[in-house]
Amino acid sequence: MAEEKNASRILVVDDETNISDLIATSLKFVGFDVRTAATGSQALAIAEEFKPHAMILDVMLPDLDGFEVCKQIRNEGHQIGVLFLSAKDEMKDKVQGLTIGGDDYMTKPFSLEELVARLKALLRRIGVVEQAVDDEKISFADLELNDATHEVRRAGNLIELSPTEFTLLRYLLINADRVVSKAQILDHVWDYDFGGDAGIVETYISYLRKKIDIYEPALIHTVRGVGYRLRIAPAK
Amino acid sequence: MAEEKNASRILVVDDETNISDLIATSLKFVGFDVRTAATGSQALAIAEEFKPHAMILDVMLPDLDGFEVCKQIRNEGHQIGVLFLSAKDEMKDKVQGLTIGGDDYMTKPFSLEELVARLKALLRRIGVVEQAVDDEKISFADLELNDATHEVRRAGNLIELSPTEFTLLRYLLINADRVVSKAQILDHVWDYDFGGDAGIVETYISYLRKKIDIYEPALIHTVRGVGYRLRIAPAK
DNA sequence: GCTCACCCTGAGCCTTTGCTGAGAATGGAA
DNA sequence: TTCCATTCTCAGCAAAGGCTCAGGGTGAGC
Repeated sequence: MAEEKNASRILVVDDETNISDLIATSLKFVGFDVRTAATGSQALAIAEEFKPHAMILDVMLPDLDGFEVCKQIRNEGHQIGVLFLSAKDEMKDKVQGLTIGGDDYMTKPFSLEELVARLKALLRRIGVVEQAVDDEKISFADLELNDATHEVRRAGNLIELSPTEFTLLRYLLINADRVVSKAQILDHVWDYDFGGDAGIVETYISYLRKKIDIYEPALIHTVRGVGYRLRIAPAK
Repeated sequence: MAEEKNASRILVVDDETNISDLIATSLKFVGFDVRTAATGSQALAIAEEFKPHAMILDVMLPDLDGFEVCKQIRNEGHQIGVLFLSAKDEMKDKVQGLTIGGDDYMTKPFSLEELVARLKALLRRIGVVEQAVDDEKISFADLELNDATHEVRRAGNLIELSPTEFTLLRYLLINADRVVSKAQILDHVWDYDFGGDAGIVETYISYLRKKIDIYEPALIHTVRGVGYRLRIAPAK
């Protein structure tokens, strides 16, 4: 994959390299220019020359903590957005009050889909990416999903979705017209440490169908042995 | 992010750099052109060439105190507004009576939402920003919030709100139609050092509902698992 | 047309989330 | 000081959501 000229630069900082690799791979795939660092000081060094637009920053690092890293980088005048990561509860209170400006934070474990969505929202807020207002909408056929309002409509009708249903649908929409396997769905929509099996995807596809495919024509199609695909053409 | 040409220039002076950073980041995000200083003499030096429209000034500084800084700058003829900060109690009485002209003061800790609101009001008073009269009003549907008078009306009826309720409602109004999470609300509406958990947001949402959503249709909607959203459309 | 693997979906259980009332703690005003 | 508004915590209830399981369908390949 050639490094894109206009891609936003993201620096991922986490001492668990399997986590930072996971994130880095996802982000690269979505088109970002990514670097990783495992310690605070390494992060500072890389930031110096890489000049990232945003950082994904674990608050728990071996040397400096995430807040310190953030502070030092900002002191040098770089105006970058930060998406903090923290283990659940760990420093919950410390994080509060620090997600000022365009910043945000998520607790581990998270789903990659969610991470990417939040990162994009962050870049939008801090003005790195200037986009049309309804960039926060994804649509396909008469189906429309709005990230800002968390609303989903089919043929104009409002549809209530639970958080998981919503994230699943967003994933399908992003990959509209392409087949996605249950394993892919699991990897993107569910938290990365989810232990259960892929059967849950079937269950949630079922829920979605009952909510969005009560309208004609059906949009969610099963590709037997492969996965699911969002498409307009009727069953056949 | 390009520095805006017409942004008001704000000088933030506080010896606790985490505080001044916090404030600076918030203000930059809202569009101000910000500089920081950690001591009184540094503040004087920076003010000389930066010529800020307003200052946010801690009264407790290592060298000169805030009042002294203010006095010296004004002696040089610069007509700037000052928003004093002080630790609670600390010099409370000294501050009173010194906020002449368009000045104002707040005690630490404060909420960022409140700080920005006060700063904007200050700039308006001292005439740096000339704005439409009803810029101080925010409204949504038949709900109207007036910052200048601290009044809230629903369908014309005056509603009494406590300070926290008022700030919460303002935050919801600013983000009307978009979902805001409890964490975001906590970060913006509560003091930056608030240690409690997000449950308090639920309590205050409950209070607000009892005051403003006794009218039809309900405006405050829960988006389960995500947050809250102000919207006109009824439940369905 | 038979069989098997794959898929769908309803039932049920458990966990999480959200709402609200009650009351303790705080702080300002009289 | 006393009183009262306000803030905050807590606990209990209700509802929603997440997940598993298992029975029954369905399609592909033989």
